[in-house]
Parts: sequence; structure tokens; C-alpha cells
Amino acid sequence: MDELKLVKPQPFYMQIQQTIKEMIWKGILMPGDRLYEAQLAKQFETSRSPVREAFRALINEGLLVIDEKSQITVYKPSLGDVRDIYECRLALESRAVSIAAQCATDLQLERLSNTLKETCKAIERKEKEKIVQYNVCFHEQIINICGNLRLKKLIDDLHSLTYFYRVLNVKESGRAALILKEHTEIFNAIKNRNPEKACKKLIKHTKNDLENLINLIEK
Amino acid sequence: MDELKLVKPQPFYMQIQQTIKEMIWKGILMPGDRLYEAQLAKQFETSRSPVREAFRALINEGLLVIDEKSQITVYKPSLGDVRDIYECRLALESRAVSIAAQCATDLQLERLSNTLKETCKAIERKEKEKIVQYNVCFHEQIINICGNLRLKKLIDDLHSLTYFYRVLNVKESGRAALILKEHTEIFNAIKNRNPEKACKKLIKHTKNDLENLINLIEK
DNA sequence: GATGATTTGTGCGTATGTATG
DNA sequence: GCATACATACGCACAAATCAT
Repeated sequence: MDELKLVKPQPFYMQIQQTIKEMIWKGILMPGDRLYEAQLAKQFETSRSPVREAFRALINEGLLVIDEKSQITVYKPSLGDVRDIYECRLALESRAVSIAAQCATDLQLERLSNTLKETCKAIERKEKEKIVQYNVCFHEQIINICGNLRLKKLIDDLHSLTYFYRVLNVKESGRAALILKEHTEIFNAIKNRNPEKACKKLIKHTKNDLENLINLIEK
Repeated sequence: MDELKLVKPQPFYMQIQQTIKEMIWKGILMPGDRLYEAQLAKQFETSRSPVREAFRALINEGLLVIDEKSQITVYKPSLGDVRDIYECRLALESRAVSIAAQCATDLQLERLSNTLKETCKAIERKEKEKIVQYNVCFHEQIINICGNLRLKKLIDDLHSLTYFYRVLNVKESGRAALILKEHTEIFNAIKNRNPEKACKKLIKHTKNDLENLINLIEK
């Protein structure tokens, strides 16, 4: 009887916070949609209190927006916002990748390499869900390598603000192969312990991503 | 009758959120202190509901911490945390200053210059409160110049996580003059439209700040 | 462990504010 | 403007979890 623990359920307000986030990611809630405490409370079969608390946290995270009349809506980034968000990501992720290039272990490099291989397979099989998943995974692995949890959370929160659009991005365009190419270049720079190059490649990759996203949103 | 508007008071939960933040900044609440819903509710003469909502938001911001038993304490950064936070600030602020060097208007440059002059006066008069205030102002001005509101919020939130320590930093050490010198160097680089140099100077400045802070905390 | 005292989690009522016809 | 419907802000009560004895 080694590791037998009872699982304590998380409080409602935490589960609700997480669930709303996922609903936005999955497109069940769309940017601009208005949210009602009572309606969600009914849906989750709770009272309004935990829903309210979840709202506050998500507002602080930026995923929900509250106006002067206390109406709450799903964050709908303007074009300018998207640029600002990417500017922040650029700052944070370029630092992350340059640290990763300095401190990645062999095992971590191998795992990164594996992720790229899996992406390649997924592309051949045209498994769109998996492609997105492995692309996300690639970025996550880099951030994990650099080991700064706070950096990770900041980047994650920024990602979640445009997650909905970004899924469209990969799904609807033929960019999967190009993304893989760029990821491979970044990986090689990390493997060769070349922080400057890794940084440069990542910046280029992110800027491409942004251009593509903007085209998509403008349509 | 030009601009006569009635001021609507902000909801309690917002005021409470702001107040708790200030209590931490001012050292009324110290890192590690435990917070009780009921106690604060009593203090603010409200019910627990708005206090709880304020807690959720502050937890999300990182200024409060909740453990697995739902106990809430004021965030107490470890040495490692402080380094991580500064790493993130470095990433974000260096980007901000390099953008500022590219796009600052003459008026904005003049205002920056004024801030430095005021700092100088404050140092001569040994007005410690003002020195801190102008130093903060200098950084804020740079971030405002670059015009990315999200970048600003990210940096502000990071600052607030170590604000309490940073006040100690300036107050207790004789660093005021050195800080002014470094700020002046950054300013000159911006004025000369030299993003790389501005960036470099800011990185050095931030790293000095970090070293100093760490020394202070270790004592 | 069992018990009472704290503290947090959740449900619900009511007052106030806002939109709509 | 007025009445109605609806949404949010806040308070309060009780349940569940935790702590101290």
C-alpha cells in the first residue's frame, strides 16, 4: 500500500475557472460572448457564488472582460491587442529559448527531437488535432527547459488569450509544414548551443505566426 | 457646466483588491502573513463575499498564495523566485526600452529628462520618499512611451511582487546616486536613438538592482 | 481519535442598478 | 417618464473542512 491517496475534488470555483477557460479554448464560448452568472451557475448546477469568484480570477487573467456596467464578456482581442500580445510573447519566449540553448540537457534535447518527429508523422497522416498538440508541446518543452516557472505562467497566460484564433490558424492554412521547418531550425540552434541564433529563429517564427494570424482575423 | 459628472464608487471587491495591494506595498501586510476572510471583512466593514472575490483576483496576480488547504498568505518570494521575476522583467523591460528608443517623441524625451532632474534635486535634499517615487516614475515613463498596455500591465504586476523589498533597497542603501547615473545612461541612449545601447544599459541596471536586492534579502 | 472553535465553501435572498418597451 | 424584467453586488446562513485541545 504504497501510494494510495484519496482524491479530493477541487472547490467548485477552481473547477469553474478551469472549465470556462477550456470552453473558450474550444470555441464553445466565442470572443465577445456575454456571460451571465446565473446561467453558468445553472449549467454547472451550483450557486452563483463560485461562478462569481471564477469570473474575478479570469478577469484578472485577461480572458474575460468587465465593462463599466459590470457586463462580462469573453475577451475579444483587437488587431492592435494581438500585436501587443505577440510583442510580449516575443520578449518572453526569445529569452526562454536563449536560456534553453545554454542549459538544455541531452535528454531534453532528445525529447525535443522526438516531438519534431511525431509532428512530422502527424503531418503525413494529416491528423490536424495532433499537429496542433505537438506544436504546442514543442514550445512548452522549451519553456520547461529554461526552468523559470513564472516565465512559463506569463507565456501560458498570453497564449491563452489568442488560443482560439491560433487553433484556426493551423487548422485552416497549409502552414503545418512550414511551422515544422521553423521549429526544426530553432531546435538545431538549441542543439548547437547557439543562443543568438535560436533567439533569432524564434523571433522570425513568431513574427510569421503573427502575420498569418492577422490575415486570418482580417477575413 | 462643462465636465460635471457624478462619481460612482467602485464596487467593494475592487476597492478591497486595491487596498490589500497597498497594504502589502506599505508593509502593513508582510510576506508570509496569513489572511482571513472574516477578519478583513470586519476591518472593511463588509461581508466576506467581496473580500473573497478580491482574494481570487490577487491570487491570480500572484500577490497572494493559496495552498492545498485553502489557506491564503501574502506571497513571499524565495531567492530563486526573485531571480525568476527579474529574469522576466529583464525580458519585458529590455524590449520596452528598445522600442522606446525608436519611437519616443521630443516631448516625451523632455519629460524623461525632467524626471532625472527632479531625482537629482531629491537626492540633494535627501528626500527618500521622493527619490523612490521618481525612480519608479522613470521606468513607468519608458514603458508608457512604448505604448503597449499589456506589456505595461505585465511589468507592473511583476514589480508589485517585489515592491516591498525594493522599497527597502533604495531606502537603506546609498544606491540612489548610482541609480541616477544608470538612469541617465539609459536616457542618453534613448535620446540618441540607440536601441541596442539602451537595452544593454537597462539590462546592466536591472542586474545591479537584483544583486543589491539579493544582498539585502539575505541579511 | 473525539469535541468544540475557526475558517473556508456554497447557496440563496434582497437591494440596487440597467435595459426595454 | 414609468413599469417590468433581468443582472449584479452584497450580506447572511449553514455545511464542510481544518485546527487545537
